[in-house]
Amino acid sequence: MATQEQEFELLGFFKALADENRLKIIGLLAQQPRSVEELSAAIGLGMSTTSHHLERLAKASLVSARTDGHYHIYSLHTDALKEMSQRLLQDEQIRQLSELVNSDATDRKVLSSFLDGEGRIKTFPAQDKKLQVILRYVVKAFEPGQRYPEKQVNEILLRFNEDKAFLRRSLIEYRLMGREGGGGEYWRIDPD
Amino acid sequence: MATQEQEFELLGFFKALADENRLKIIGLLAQQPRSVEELSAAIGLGMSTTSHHLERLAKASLVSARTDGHYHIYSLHTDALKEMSQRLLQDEQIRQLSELVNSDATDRKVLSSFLDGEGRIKTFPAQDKKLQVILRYVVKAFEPGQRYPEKQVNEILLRFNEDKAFLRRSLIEYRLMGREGGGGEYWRIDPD
DNA sequence: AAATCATTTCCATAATTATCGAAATATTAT
DNA sequence: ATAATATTTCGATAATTATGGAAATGATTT
Repeated sequence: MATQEQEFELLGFFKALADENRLKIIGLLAQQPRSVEELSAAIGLGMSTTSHHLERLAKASLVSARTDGHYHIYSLHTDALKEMSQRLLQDEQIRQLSELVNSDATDRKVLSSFLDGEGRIKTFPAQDKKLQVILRYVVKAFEPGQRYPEKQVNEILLRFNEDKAFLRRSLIEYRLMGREGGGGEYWRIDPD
Repeated sequence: MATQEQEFELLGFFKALADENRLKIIGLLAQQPRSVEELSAAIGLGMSTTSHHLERLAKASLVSARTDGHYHIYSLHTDALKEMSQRLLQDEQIRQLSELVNSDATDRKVLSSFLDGEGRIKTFPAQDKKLQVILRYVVKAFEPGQRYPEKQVNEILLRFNEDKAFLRRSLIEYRLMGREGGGGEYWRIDPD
């Protein structure tokens, strides 16, 4: 029962760095690009092992290689490291971690394919089921019990996608939000 | 053969966050402080397991608990998270990872007890052996082959400890650096 | 003091991850 | 082509980590 579970970006990032030897590699690559052989010798591990570690780091976009002769010269993506740490500084990002709790594995897969790293919607899913997953994700930006004027609703929705009108319509249609009066007030409908 | 290896701070940080359920916990605690029971129910794990995860997070200073009746109410240390991510942004910090490569287990232990999180020297070891470990660590801030005027040497040493004079004297004494002339120039003596 | 309750600790097991040697691949040199 | 070389992939094993049930702890209530 292989858990072919596609893991989300932030988790992959931490897992990649949660190993002493991989941190060593990062440190060495921070000085200068190096070959597998060189790294392997420096940290005292077999080459196949080193290669695995590099693959893991590459999957997290922390390193990449260019080929030179027989050698694969790996170098560090300093900016990827920095971008990730900068993301951690945003409260937004941390609060989104709790999305993981409710969404099950399949939901998560949908989210990870339709959201970009910042949590914005890249494109809208055509399938109804998947669209609903996205909408449930969006609606969490609204406090239950609170009432929002249309202007504020738009502001919030714009954080997710520029097509705020489509989002607003869909949220109403799928009964995730309620609306009152003509250009009136909106509120989040409690799930349960 | 228990590897009672005391691990350094950054590695502990990443390991703590390299688990999906622990990230969920972080997300939940970002909303509000919660008890073990509550967390356990929310993420669908046994209480003992949840307790283990919390312990791991606590060891990385990411959460802490206050007691309220029978309950242990855990809350998130947002600032610890942010401080760590800010550190990652410093090149200094990343380059220090390569220190891990050369220093063996015992060296590392010395370093971790005499350095603070920023890599500065908290207090100087009394034991000669340990002092040398610290000095070898400091001397790496100097490029081999380059010559430094005393003014610049002082600047660099100040990054490690305010007692720059002691550091300068010790580096000369233990032949990790050389000096020429009266108030002259300094250079790093190549190790080998 | 006894009973109850939330949490932690202990212990055993399941799952994941790291590691290495050997074989396969791909590239350059002869 | 063949040989040499660096890296990756494969397969198997060792080491680490996650997990939950049961017992122990510590606090509160009766």
